[in-house]
Amino acid sequence: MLTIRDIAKKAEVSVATISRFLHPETKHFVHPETREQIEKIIHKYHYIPNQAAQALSKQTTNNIGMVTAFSTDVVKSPYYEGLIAGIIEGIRPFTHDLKWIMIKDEEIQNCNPKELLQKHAVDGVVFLTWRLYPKLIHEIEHHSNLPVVLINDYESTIRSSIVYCDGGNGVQEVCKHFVQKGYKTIGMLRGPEYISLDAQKRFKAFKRAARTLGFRVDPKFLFECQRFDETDGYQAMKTWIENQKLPRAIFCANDDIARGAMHALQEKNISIPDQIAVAGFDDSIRSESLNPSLTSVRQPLEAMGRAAVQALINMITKKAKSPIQIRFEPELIVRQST
Amino acid sequence: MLTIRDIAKKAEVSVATISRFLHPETKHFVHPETREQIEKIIHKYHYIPNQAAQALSKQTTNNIGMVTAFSTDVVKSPYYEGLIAGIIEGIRPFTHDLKWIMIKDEEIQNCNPKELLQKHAVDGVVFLTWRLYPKLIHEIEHHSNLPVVLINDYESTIRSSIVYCDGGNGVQEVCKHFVQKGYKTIGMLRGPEYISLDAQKRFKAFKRAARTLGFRVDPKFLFECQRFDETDGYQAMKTWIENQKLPRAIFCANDDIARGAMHALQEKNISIPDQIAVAGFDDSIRSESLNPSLTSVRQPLEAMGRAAVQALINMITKKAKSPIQIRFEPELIVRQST
DNA sequence: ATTCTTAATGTAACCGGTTACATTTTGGAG
DNA sequence: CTCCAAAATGTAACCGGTTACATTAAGAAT
Repeated sequence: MLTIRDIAKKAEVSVATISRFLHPETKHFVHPETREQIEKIIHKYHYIPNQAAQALSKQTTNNIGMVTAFSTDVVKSPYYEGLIAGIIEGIRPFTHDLKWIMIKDEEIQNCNPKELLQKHAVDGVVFLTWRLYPKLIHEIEHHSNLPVVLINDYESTIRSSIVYCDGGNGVQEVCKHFVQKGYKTIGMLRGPEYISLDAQKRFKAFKRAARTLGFRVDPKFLFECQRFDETDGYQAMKTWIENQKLPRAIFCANDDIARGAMHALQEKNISIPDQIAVAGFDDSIRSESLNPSLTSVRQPLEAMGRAAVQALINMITKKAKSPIQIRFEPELIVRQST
Repeated sequence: MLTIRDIAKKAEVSVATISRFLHPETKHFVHPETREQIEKIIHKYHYIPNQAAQALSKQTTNNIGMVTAFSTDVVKSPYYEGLIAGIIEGIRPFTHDLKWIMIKDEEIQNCNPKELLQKHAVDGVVFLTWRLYPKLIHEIEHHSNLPVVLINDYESTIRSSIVYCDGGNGVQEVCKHFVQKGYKTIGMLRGPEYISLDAQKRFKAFKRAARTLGFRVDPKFLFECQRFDETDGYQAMKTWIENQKLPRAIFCANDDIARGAMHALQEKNISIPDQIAVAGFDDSIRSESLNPSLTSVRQPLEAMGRAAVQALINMITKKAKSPIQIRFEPELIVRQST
C-alpha cells in the first residue's frame, strides 16, 4: 500500500505539497507544473489516501450515521423505507459515507451518548426515531457537540435540527373528507402511543378534528393497536366485527393497520367503501395496489430524508450556524376505499 | 476528549498497559490489581478509544460494507428488504459497524476496486448485486485481497464466498403446481434479463420445467418486462387483455410484476384464479395481504443475509481459510391466486 | 544466596496522514 | 540592483492508538 511519503518521493516533492494538492479547498497554492507532476504520479500508482490516517489527523471521519433501532422491522416498514430512500438520495452529492447505526433495545435505557456514538466514528447523525429516545437525545445535546438531525420528533430539543411533517393536518383532512362524504360515525384504530410520538399526535389530531368538524368520538369505535402492523389491525377489526359494532368510516393510524383491517372486513364480505370506509396513513407504495386501493395521507418521506441529510451536512460543515426546523405538509390521497 | 495517555497518567501506569487492558484477547497479562485500577479510571472518565487511531495502527477498520447500486429503488424492493433485514440481524453479535456503500451507475463501468472500496474503509464487503458487476468483482479478486461475499451470483468467481438460493427449483415447483391443477396454457412475465442474472435464470428454469413437465412454451404468452416492478406487470397484462390472448395460468418473475398483472386483470373483472391463475416470485411480505393472496416462491432472504454476514466475518477474522458456497432452497407458498 | 524463568510493566517507534512554522523562490516596485 | 510581499515548498511535530523490544519484579529451583 502506497503512502503519501512514497508518492512524495516519486513526484520529487515533499509530503506537504502532496497533501496540499489533495486539498485544493484549503487555498494553499501549488504551482501548476508541480500539480501536473503530482497528478500524473497519483494517477499512475492509483494512490488513495488512507481514511483512518486522515480521520485521525483531521479529527473528522467523513461518515454520517443513520440511527435506528436494532430491529429487522425497520427495513420492512414503508415509513422507514421512504426515509431511507430519501437519505440515500440526499447523500449522493457528498463524499460522506453512510453508517447505519443500530441501537439495541438494552442500550436505549442506560445510554451514554459517547459510548453509543463516539465509538461509531461519525461526524453527525440522523435519528429515525420511532421509539422515544428522549434521554439519549438529551444526553447528546448536553454532553457532546455532535450535530444531530431528528425526523418527526419535534419536542424538547435545544440544539438539534428537526425535519418533520405536520401529520395533524393530514388527519384533519381525512376527517373532513369523511364528513363531506356524509359518514356520521367515525372510528379510529390508534397506534401504539406508549411507544410512538406520532401515534400520540395522530390521536390528538383526530380528537381535535372531531371538535372542529362536529362529529362525536365514540369510545366503542376506538382501539389502540400494540404495534403499527397488519396483524394488529386485523385482530382489532375482527373483534369489532364479532361484537357487531362497526362505525361507518374508520381512520387507521397507518397503512399497515388499515391493510389488516381491510383484510378482516373482506373475510366477512363487508364491502369497502359501501358498508364501511377505510383510510390509512403514510401512503406506502402498496396502498395503491390494494383492492380496493386505499385512501391515505402521504408524508413526503423521501423529501424529508433528503432534507435531513442536507441539514446535517450543513451543520457538520458549519454552513449552518444554528439548528433549523424544516416543516413538510402531508397530502391526502383519496382512493377507492372511501 | 481523553486520550490513552491521559488515562495512563490517571491510572498511574503506562499507555501500553492500558492498551493491553483493552485487548484481553492478545493474552498479554495485566495484574489483577492493575486491571481493577484501570477499570475504575476508564469507567469514571467514560474513556473510549479513538476509532481512527485504532484503525490506523491496527490496519483494520472494524467496518463491513454492504454494497448496492446508488438507487432509491433498492430500499423499496422486497428482495433487498429481506436481505438487508438478514444482514442487520446477522451483524448483531459482532462489534462491526455496517457501512452502506452505494455504487453510482457511472462507477460501475470504469471501476477500480481500490478507488471504490479502499476509500470507503471497510474490512470486507457483501455485494447485493442486481446489476451485473462481473468486471468489478474480477478486479477486486485479482488486485486486492479484500474479503467478499456475493449474494445470488454464483458465476465466475475465484476467491469470493457465495450465498445463493437455487431459484430454479422454485420455478419448477410453480410449474408443477400449475400442471397438477390442470392448467394447460402457461405464460410467463419475464424479468429484465439484460440486467439481472436472476431474471435470466428464472426464464431458463421455466423453459426447463416446460420440457420436463411436458407443457408448451407459447411465445405469445411470454413477455420481458423492462423492470422488476408493478407498472411493467400492469402494462404487459393490459396489452394482453386488449389483444385477447390470455393463458390459463401465468408465472411472474417476481411479486411486483405479479401484483401489477393482478391489478390489470381485476380492472377488467377477470377472476383470479377462476379465469386465470397468477403466481409470483419472492414471497414479499405483501403477497399475503393481496386480495386474492398471491401464490409465490419464497427465497429465505433473511437467512441468506445472515449467512452472508457470518461468512464475511469468518473470512475477515481468518476463521475461514477458503471461500465457501452456501446454498439455500426456495419454497413454494400456495395461496388463493392459483 | 544465586540463578533462571515467567509475569508484569515501561519506552519509544510506528501507522499515514495534516499543518504550523520556517525557508526558498519569484516577480514587481522603487 | 535592492528590497519586499506573495507564492511555493519543505521540515517536523502532531493526531491517538498498538506493539516490538527492553526492563523490572516475583517466584521457583539449585
